[in-house]
Amino acid sequence: MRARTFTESGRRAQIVRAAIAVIAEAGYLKASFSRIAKHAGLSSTGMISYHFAGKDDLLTACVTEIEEITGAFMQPRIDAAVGHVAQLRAYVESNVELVGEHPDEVRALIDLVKNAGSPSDAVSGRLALFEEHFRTGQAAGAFGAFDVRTTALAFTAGLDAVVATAAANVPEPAELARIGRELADLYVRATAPGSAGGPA
Amino acid sequence: MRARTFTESGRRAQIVRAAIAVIAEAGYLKASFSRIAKHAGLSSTGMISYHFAGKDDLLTACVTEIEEITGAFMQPRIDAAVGHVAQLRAYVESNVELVGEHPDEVRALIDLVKNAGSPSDAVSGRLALFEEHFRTGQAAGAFGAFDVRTTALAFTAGLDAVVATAAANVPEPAELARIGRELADLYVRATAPGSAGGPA
Amino acid sequence: MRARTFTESGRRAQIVRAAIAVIAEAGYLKASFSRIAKHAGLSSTGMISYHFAGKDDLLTACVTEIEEITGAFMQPRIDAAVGHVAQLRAYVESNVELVGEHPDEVRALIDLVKNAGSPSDAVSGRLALFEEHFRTGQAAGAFGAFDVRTTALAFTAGLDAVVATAAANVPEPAELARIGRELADLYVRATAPGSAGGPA
Amino acid sequence: MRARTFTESGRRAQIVRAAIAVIAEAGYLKASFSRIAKHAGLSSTGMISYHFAGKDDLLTACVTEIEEITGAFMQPRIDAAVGHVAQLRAYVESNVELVGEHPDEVRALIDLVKNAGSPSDAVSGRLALFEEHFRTGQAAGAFGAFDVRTTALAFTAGLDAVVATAAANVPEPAELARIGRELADLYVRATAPGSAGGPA
DNA sequence: CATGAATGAGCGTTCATTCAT
DNA sequence: GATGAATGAACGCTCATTCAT
Repeated sequence: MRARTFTESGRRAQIVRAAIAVIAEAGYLKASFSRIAKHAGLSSTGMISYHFAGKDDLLTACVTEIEEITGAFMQPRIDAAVGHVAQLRAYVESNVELVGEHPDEVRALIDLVKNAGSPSDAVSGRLALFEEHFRTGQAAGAFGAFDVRTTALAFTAGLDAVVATAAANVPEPAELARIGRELADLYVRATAPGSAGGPA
Repeated sequence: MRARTFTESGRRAQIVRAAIAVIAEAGYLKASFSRIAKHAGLSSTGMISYHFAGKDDLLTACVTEIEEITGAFMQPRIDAAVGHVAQLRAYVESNVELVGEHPDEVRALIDLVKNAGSPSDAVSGRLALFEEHFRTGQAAGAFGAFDVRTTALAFTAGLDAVVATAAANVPEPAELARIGRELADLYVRATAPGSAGGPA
Repeated sequence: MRARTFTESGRRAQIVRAAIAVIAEAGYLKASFSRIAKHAGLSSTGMISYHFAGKDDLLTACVTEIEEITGAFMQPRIDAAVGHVAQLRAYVESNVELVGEHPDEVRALIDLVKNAGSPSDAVSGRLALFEEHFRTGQAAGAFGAFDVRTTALAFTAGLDAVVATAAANVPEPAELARIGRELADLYVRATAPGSAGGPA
Repeated sequence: MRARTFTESGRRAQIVRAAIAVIAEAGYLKASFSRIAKHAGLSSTGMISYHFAGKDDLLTACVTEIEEITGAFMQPRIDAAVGHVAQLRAYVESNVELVGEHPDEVRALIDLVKNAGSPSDAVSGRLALFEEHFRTGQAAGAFGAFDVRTTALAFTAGLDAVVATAAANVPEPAELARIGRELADLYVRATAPGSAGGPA
């Protein structure tokens, strides 16, 4: 058991934590070096530039740190699920439930993903993960026939929106669980095999 | 009677068009007055301030302009559809097809909606529209039982993501139509009545 | 009897009146052409530039207009007084009482005098008037021996301050009269002949 | 222990000095950050914003700095005077003489006081000081009966005007002393007990 | 006479980044 | 390693003034 995610130690970690907090509470747009420095208790922004190559570097570090945290929460739950459908459900539900545990990190990550100028590894990685999951699931007969790219896009964005809304005003755990279940149900129905899906 | 406001509204329209183009190509964050002025062939940013009360005013005008354009394209198609399911499909498909006609406007609107500090009428209006459509559709037996709020959130965000991705690199009309159909299929399946949807 | 001070007619007068009102209520610093145009019900500042050679011209016209008004109130009262002392008293008291009749004009004039870059005719004229009054009064034995320049400076400034304070929050006429009397008493005592005035 | 704030406070002091000089020579209205920066030999206005929270902060620092300088000159002279009348004389005379030592500071302070949007501590403090001095002096029989508020207003404003005029074109020390004595005489006569002061 | 669009300089402020110490 | 003063460009916005119509 490790006390801290591996990312960084000392100052870097302190700055990253401050940056996440600032993005979570003030938004990406307002997350200037001076605001982050103030939140971190630093007397100047020079410290941040000293430890990070630039704003992108800091933001990337934030994404990495948050992914550590979210991964630590979600991955075991996903791994515990058996089958493509169950894993999709586990991904969605654990992501929504994560809001109850780490609302700041969730808020910040979504804001970062939204405002990322270039599609970061995080964003495209998750997209590729969904696509691949759908593809293998279709091959295994767990999912019906649908465009994996479009579906991956729509599902990740829809998940983010639900999660962001929940994170903006964190509900009770039970309500959070219900929302996760609802969304997972929706996605499972949408991807179930055998449905006609043709024009109504 | 003279169309005395022609010149004035002409400049306003020109600035709005320039602003939309800049937001579409450089993003909301980079859409500064000077960039917009340069794009519009104006010699100074003062001209923009002359025609608009402030940045918010300009942005609001952009949203209004875009909504008019998108509404003119989508509304007839939606109105032509009969039944809740067909209308949902028409909304989704016409929105995706719209990318082929007005990629800049679509790109800009999504960026504007994303970065709107306060939920604008546009964004919350669409959400409410979806919710209400689902609610009445459920009452009419056209849709199954699901959380209308969560579904509206996920669907509008998913639709935006698909549309934004298409707008970033506009495909052939046929491909666009296919993507729209795929997404509509997905949504129709997800909301169809009679599906169990329980844990798999 | 004339219905209007001679200054100007039509647009010019309208603009001058608006400028006075704006200076009175918002202060010299905020009295921009656009603010004045808005107050005058004009749609653009071009109208002001069309009628006045520049900001200085407009401001000078304001001063002239206000002096017309204040002169119409004060001059008869001063003329009615007999003797140097009584005239000094009449000047002071009528100036303070003027606040009850034309608070806006008084406020504006004082603000204009304060912020006049170069000493205007108005300001230096009044100073010269006081100096001359003291000089002839001393020759007539109505006033004691004192530096007329210093006294004129101190008295006009002191009068302005009292008047400005009263104009900022106009008191009852009776209170206004009392303040005028108090100030006049003060000035009369200070300039009375026969007082030693040496170091105490 | 290190004098760590030396550099920082050095720059602040340098900027304050530059600001005072600019206000003194160009007036409050023209005292923009860029003008002050240029006068201070700084390459940009950003440096001023770096050291001061805003324009108000800088202006407040200027007032504080000037009050320290003027207090250091005037206070000993006032304290050395015995009795209410002598102290009034000492205040007036030392204030006028101060012009010979610190003309820029005097000019700047008067301009700052004039243009202070809200009555600063400086201006209302001095007014209260005069009022209180008159009140206690009247109780002690040193002054006659007069409205302390009106007198305080007129005297401080008159003193400012005399000082400002002297500062605009600094005379010889002897002339300065004479002007101070004249003004003090005037004020002493005006407030002396026993004078009738009624209508002449 | 009158209009209002256009201009261009200037405002205070914030920003990410650099660099001598 | 760490500091914080310094930089200079950019921001949205206001200003007095000009000028073609």
